[in-house]
Amino acid sequence: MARGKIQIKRIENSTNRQVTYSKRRNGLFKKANELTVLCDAKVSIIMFSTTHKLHEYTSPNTTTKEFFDQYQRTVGVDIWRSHYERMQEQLKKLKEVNRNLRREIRQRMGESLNDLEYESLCGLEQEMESSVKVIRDRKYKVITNQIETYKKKLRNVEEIHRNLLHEFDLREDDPHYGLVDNGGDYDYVPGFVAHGGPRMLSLCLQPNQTHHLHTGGGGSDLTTFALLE
Amino acid sequence: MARGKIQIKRIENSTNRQVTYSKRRNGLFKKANELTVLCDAKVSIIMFSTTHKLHEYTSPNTTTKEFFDQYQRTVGVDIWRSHYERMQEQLKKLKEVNRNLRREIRQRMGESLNDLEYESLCGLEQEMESSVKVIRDRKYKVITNQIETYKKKLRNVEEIHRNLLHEFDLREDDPHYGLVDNGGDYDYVPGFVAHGGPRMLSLCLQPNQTHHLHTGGGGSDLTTFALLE
DNA sequence: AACTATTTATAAGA
DNA sequence: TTCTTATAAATAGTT
Repeated sequence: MARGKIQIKRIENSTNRQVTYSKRRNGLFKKANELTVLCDAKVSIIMFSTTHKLHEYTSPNTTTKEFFDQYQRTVGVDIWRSHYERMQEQLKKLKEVNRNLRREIRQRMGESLNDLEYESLCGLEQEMESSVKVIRDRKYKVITNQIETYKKKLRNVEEIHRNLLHEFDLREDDPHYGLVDNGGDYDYVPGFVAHGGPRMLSLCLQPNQTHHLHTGGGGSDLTTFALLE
Repeated sequence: MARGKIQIKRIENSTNRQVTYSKRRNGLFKKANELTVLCDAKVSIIMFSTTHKLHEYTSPNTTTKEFFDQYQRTVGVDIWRSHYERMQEQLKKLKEVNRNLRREIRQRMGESLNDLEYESLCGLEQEMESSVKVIRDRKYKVITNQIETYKKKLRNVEEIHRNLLHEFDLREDDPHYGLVDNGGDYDYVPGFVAHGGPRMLSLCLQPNQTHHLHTGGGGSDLTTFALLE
């Protein structure tokens, strides 16, 4: 607005932009103050620069918080309050649902049965019997799968074992091989290998077994319901 | 600032003040908008006139509420935000707990068993078996109590019946009583009462029976867990 | 931060 | 409220 008209569009030169921001901010605040005095009004200006720096003007004898409050009173309570009340409502509902869920679990654990009359008890008993059946089936299936897996591994190890025996037999025929092996860490004795097979096998299987039987997720699932309230 | 300089002090003429308020307000908003565009900043102006009328300007693509939020975050005043975030946190936790509760119930219903490995399945099966036992015991106790109650009522009614019979026997000996009863609504025949007893009894018990066997609260308990989310 | 040519805002009047 | 316009004020570019 001086020394040449300018287009109202983003100033690309960062330094220029910063300078203009500063100058015009002062201009704006000055105007706001004049308006306050001349027209006996209350003005609040909040500005954030590109760099998220905060600048504010507030008419004398008032605060930004008062503006927040009055703004809400004027616009209608619906800025946060509704939001906030909806959250509270949701919380209440969730807690209620939670209570019911917990009661149901207690009933399925044989507690708090006094609230149930005969017919509900019958229904619950039947339902649980059939659920136990499903769980038992699943249990059998899991254990069967596990046994199958172990059988396969056993066959595998036995195969390897056979191959090793075979190879050692071949080497035994060659006296040179036998001498080298006796001096090393292998400590090779034909009888030991034959009977040590099963022990080696169990040592070999240990890591896989623990991997299958850990109780991490499942175990805690059944107790997490005591977390809140 | 035109046609003569003015003092920056309250304009006493009400109409003038009103006009100036309107003009300068537009000027201020225009400047704010230019600042927004030129300097890539965010500006929020809130004004209250003498008459408490609200006027506001907000940079495009933002809202006054966002200014409130960001203002508080920047200044660090935790007026509501903390409150509000705590609620959100609580909601999240409750939902999580709810999810776990639901999963536990599903597992107790024989669903979602794939997450459980053999040992958890064994535990669950055992636990449910013992719970079914408790429920069955409770069921027997409830039905036993009910039978006891009915027996008592039966004895009671039989007692009343005996008394009535006795009274009627007495009246039968007095011919005056007998005539009056035969003409009334009672339609008294000794043999009918004797065999009609059980029928009367069942009619009499009906209301108490329904009162004991309604499925109101208990039935819905077992299904409420599908309410939210 | 200061200067200043110029643009912009606006007070007063219609 | 809007238009007009003389004039005050703001400010872009420069130093």
